[in-house]
Amino acid sequence: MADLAAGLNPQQQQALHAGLGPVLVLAGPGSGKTRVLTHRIAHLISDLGVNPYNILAVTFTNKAAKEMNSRVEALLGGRPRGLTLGTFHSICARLLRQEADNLPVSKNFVIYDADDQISLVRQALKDLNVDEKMHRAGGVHASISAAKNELALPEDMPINSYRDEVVARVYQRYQQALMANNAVDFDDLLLWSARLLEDNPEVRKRYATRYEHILVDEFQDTNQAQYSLLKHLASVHRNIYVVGDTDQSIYRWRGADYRNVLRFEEDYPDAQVILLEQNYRSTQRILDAAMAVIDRNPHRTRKHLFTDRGHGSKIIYQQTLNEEETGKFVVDTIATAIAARGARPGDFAVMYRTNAQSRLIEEAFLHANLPYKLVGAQRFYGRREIKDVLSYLRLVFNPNDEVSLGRVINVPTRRIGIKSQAALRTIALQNKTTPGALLMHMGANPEDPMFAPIASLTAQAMTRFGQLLARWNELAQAGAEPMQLMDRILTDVDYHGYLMADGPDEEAQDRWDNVQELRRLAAEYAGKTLPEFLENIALVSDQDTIDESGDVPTLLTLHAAKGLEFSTVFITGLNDGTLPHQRALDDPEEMEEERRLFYVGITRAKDQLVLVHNMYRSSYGYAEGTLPSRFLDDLPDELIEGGNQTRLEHPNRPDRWQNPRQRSAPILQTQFKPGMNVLHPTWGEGMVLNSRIQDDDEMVDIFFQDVGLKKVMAAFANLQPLPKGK
DNA sequence: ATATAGGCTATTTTT
DNA sequence: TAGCCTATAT
Repeated sequence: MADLAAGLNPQQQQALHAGLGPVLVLAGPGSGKTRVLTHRIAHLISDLGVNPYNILAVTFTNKAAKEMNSRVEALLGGRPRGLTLGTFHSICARLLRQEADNLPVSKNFVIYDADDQISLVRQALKDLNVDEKMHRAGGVHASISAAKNELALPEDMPINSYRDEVVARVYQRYQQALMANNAVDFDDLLLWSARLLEDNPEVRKRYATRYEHILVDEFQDTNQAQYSLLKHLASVHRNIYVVGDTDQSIYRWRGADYRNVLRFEEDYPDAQVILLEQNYRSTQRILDAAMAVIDRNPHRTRKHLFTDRGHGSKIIYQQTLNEEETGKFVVDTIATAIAARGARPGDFAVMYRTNAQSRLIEEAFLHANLPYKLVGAQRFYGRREIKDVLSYLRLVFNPNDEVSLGRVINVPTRRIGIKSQAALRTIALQNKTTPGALLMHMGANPEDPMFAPIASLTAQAMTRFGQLLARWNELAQAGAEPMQLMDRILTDVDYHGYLMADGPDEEAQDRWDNVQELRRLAAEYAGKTLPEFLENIALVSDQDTIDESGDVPTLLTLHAAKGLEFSTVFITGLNDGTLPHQRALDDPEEMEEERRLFYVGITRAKDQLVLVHNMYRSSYGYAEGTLPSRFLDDLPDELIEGGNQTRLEHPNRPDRWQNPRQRSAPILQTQFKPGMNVLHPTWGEGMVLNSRIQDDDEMVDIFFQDVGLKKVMAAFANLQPLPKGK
C-alpha cells in the first residue's frame, strides 16, 4: 500500500498523523481538507488497523459523502466493509429506524420535506383557529425549526410574547400531527437522535462503544442538535476528528453555529489544533482579495492563505446598468473568451445571492443560444408531477400519511372534493384511525354504517380509491420493487392520461418526461426496498444535484457554490441590499455572515474573478437605484483592473445604509433604446439594437440598412433620433 | 367541483 | 411584477 503521506504538505501530514483524542483541523478554502479527511480514514484502517466497522464519518451533503467514499475506496484499493459514511440526516434516519422501539414513531416512518412540513403547519394553524395572516405558516415553521435545532420540545419553549405562545401551541399540534402521520421532519431526524442518546444511556453506550473514531466534515455548519449528537457518540472513545473553517460558515439561518468550533475547544481542552493554510486552488491575487474581505470580521483566528500558483491576473470589476445588462455582460464575456482564447465553457460559473437573480442571467444565455446548467432553484423533486407520484408511493408505504393522501386523493380528479375529504377526516377521528386507513377499510367494507353520512356517489369513489390503495399496499407488502409499484400506480390511475387531459402540449410532455425520469431513478433501486428509495429521495439536496458532467457554464447561488471551484467566477448583483442582503443590514452577526458568503464566492475562483455591480435593480416591479456593495470597498486598488472605482463614485458613503433611492448619485440613462430609428451622418438610417452606458458615454449597437451592424459612441456619432415608423 | 378573478405578499440562503 | 391564495360564480 502506498505511503499515505506522500504528496501531502507538512501541515497536511501533521493532520494526517495527529494522534488519538480530539483533533480540530482548521482548513482554509482550497487547502485540501477532503484529502486530509479521506487520507486520515485510510490511515486509521490500513496503518493503525482500525476495523472500518468502528469508524463513523459524517458529511452534510450526499455529494460530499459520495466523493469521500470513492476517494477512500481508491486509497484502500477496495470498499472498506462496515464503514459508516453518510450525511447527518441519513445516518440519523438509519439510527432512528433501528431504535424505533424507543420512539413515538414506528420503524416505517416517512420523512416530510419542506413543502409537507409547511402544509402540516398550515393544517395545525387551521385546527387551532390561528389567524394565518398574523402568523404565516412559513414563519411559524421557521420558529419551530429553530427551536428543534436547539433541541427544544414544545414544553421547553420560552413564552415572552403572544407570538411565542402561538408558536408553542402550533409546535405542539404540529408535532402531534407528525406522530399521527407516522412522519418526521428533517429537524426531527437530528432532534430525536440527539435526545435518544441523551435520555437512553444503554443506547448511547452501544453506539459510543462501536464508534471508536468519528470524523466530521464542514464542522462549522453543525447546529446544536448535531453537536450534541457528536458529543454523545464520542463519549466513550473521545476520538473525534473535526474539519472546518469558521470563515465559511454560511448556514446560520439553518441553526448552524460556528461557535461550535469554540465550544469544541472548550469541551475538549486537550484537542490538537491544526491549521491548513496552503491553498491549491486560487492565484495569490484572489487569495489576497479574499483575505482583505474576511479580515474585517471580528473574533476570528486569522489565517494567512498562500499559494505557489503565482499572482495571476487582476480582478475585473464591471458596472452594468441593470440586471438585464448584467446577464448580457456575463454571457458576452463568456462567449468572447470561448471564441477568442478557446476557453472551455465548463470553466465558468455565475454566482448570485438570491435564486431570483438567476432568471435574467438565464434569459441572457437563452437569448445567446448558449447552453448552461442551473443548480437548485426549481428542483426536480419539487415539481408537481414528481410530488404526486412520490406521494402515491409514500401513501402506499405508510397509509397514515395524511399529507400525501391530501395530495393525491383527488389527483387525477375522483370527485372527492374538500368537503368530502373533511367528512372522511371527521369519521376517521371519531373511529380513532386515519383517513388513509379508513379508505382501505372502506374498500373492503363499503356497507359499514359509519360511512352513512357520505353521499353515495362520493362513497363509491372513495371505495374504489380505497380498493386501489389496498391493492398497492399488498403489492408493497409482497416485496414489489419501487419501479414495479410505480408502474402499477401510474397505470391504475392513468396518470399519463391525466397529464395529457388538457391537450398534449409542451408542458404536459415535459411533466411526463419528468415522471419517466423518476421511473428511471426508481429502476436504480432494483433489488432494494421502497423505504430505501423514499428515504434517499427525501434526503437529496440541491447540492447533490450538481452535475459535474457536461462542458457548460454553471449558474448557482453563493450557498450552493461552497465546496466547488471554477477557473472563472462571476459574482453578480454586488450592490448593497443584495449582497449584503437587505435583511442583514441591521444585524451585525448577519452582516458577518454576508461577508463570509462573499468570501466563499471569491475563493471559488481559480484564475479569474469578475465582480459585477448593477446600478439599478428591479424590486417588486419597479427600478431602484443601488450603491456598490460595501464589501467592494475593502478590496485593495492594486488587485483590481483599472483600480478600485467603487469608492470614487460614492466618496461620502454614509456609515449606516440608507435608502439608495434618496441617496444615490445621478446615473446616466441611456438615451437610445432598442427599436428606435436613428440617422447617422455617414451611414444613414438604422435601427438601435442595444445601448449601454460605458465610460460615461453611451455605446449604441445599430443596424444600418446599408452597412449592417455598427457600434457607435453616442457622444461622437451625432445621431439623430427619427420618429417612429418614419 | 372546478374555473376564474382579484387581492395580496414577497424567497435570502436549504438538509 | 409574479405567483399564490382565497372568494366567488358557474
